Amino acid sequence: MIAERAPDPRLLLDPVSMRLRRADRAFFRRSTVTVARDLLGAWILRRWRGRWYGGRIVETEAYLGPRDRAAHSWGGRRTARNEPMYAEGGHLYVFFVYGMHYCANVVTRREGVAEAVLLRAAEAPDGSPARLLSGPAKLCAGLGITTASSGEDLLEGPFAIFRRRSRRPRTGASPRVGVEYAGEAAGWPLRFFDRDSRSVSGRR
DNA sequence: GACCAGATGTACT
DNA sequence: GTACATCTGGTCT
Repeated sequence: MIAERAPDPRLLLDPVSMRLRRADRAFFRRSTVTVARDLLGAWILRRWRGRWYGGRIVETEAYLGPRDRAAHSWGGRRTARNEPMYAEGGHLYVFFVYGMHYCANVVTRREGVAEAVLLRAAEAPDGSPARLLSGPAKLCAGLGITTASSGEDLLEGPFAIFRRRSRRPRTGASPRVGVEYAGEAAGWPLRFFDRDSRSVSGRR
């Protein structure tokens, strides 16, 4: 059993004064590529002991289900680990990798369709180091996300996506990171990032 | 930029 | 039982 972990106190913020609104179900039920692009500029937040912690998302990757060899649901794979991918859009899917890291995904589309968006990087609130959340495992470490939270509903639980009315950031796209084994799918341009952020991981 | 150790859950034989 | 993974930080060139 994996224990809960506290978020980094430097990520404390106030979504009310920032005029952030929690994303609704319809936001997550759209196409996975659309959700992946629209998550740029949105906020991944966690409520912990009555306060909110989080960062502004600046890098994502889309994973397109059974037809996508890089996806955990490739070929219709369905196991205890990836079961949350089959939930309705708006749930959290967290997995453990390389013996020491966690990665968080936002599930998209409708129940039974196993597609998701990997949260690769976020910008911490003003005053925090630019690279505090600049990678999928660092984002999870900063927010205290572990597999204990896999399957949480982002509309009701302690984790949430918040948005602000603002124009979408200047967006770049590239092949996904770390999926060289995925054949043709390895070259698909499904990684999206905010071109003006210093918190994006790796190359542009 | 290239290479690599680290540490263990998970999928599959 | 075995192979490998949606990664990170450090070293060396």
